[in-house]
Amino acid sequence: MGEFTINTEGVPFNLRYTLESGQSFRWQERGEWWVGVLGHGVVKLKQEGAALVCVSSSDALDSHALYDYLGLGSDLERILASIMKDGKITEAVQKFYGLRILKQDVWECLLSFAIATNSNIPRIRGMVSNLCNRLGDAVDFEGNAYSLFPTADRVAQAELPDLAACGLGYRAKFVKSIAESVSLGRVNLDELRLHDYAKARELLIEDLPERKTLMGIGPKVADCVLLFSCDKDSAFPIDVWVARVLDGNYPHLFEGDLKERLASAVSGKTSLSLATYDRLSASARAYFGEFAGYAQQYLFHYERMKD
DNA sequence: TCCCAGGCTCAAC
DNA sequence: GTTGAGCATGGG
Repeated sequence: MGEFTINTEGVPFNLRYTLESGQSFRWQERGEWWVGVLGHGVVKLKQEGAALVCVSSSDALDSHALYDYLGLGSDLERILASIMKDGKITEAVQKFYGLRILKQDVWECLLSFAIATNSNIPRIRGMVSNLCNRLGDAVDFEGNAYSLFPTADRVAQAELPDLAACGLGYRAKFVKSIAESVSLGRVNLDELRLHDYAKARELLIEDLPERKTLMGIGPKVADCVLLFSCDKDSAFPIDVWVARVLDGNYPHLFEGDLKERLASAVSGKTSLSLATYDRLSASARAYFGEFAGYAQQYLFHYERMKD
């Protein structure tokens, strides 16, 4: 509870780039502050030179929790040096230097990116906000009301029409199904980070004979969850924006038919099959290395912000 | 009005 | 295993 400061002297960090890069959908800019709901509390942040000024609503949301959430423990300088393999990525890194990969709550990340499919960031923010306001517990901060991200149990208990009323469209049934799976313990989200990338990914997109474990979770969403909430820094999610960057700047990374399949997907003639997605992602990971996820995030943000 | 969006599922080859 | 339609909706 209260105000404190995190010293980021000598540590590359840009709060705006980090919060605006489409990793998390709940931060809002209010004047000179960024306000967000984390866990069971609310926090507002302001970057002033080497000082990150924080005002928190709860004791649990302290400097250690924020330091961890913001990924400040990662050696970003070394990470960025390792991914700058060419002019394009170097340009993106220089332009958005200090953008960090957040370490988000797995459940919130999973459901948010399930909701994010075939949509756009402004609208995703709206859908997630509606879901929280409708189903999440209320919490007060500086006289204003905020909503916590709803638990899996709460979402699982919600009626389909209530979910649809959040503007989720056809995603409503996936949201309910995912919440039920998590609520029933068909998948243990907390243990994902303990597995390696391949194993954790397998658990997320597992398709058992009787039923798929998480309906609506495919390779792209799984990669986002692994990168943004399970410490898998090599995960390389490929959405339409990243596919565009790869096709426009990195066609040489892909052999023969793969290059053509990518171009075809970018032009909208076909879509990426599961196998093609995996081959593309594997090639990108091989090229950028163990921190390929950072490269992906810089390229994604660069592509979205250009012009 | 039309196109597009941090894709995925399902049926039909 | 691969492919193509269909999906709900709102922002631009």
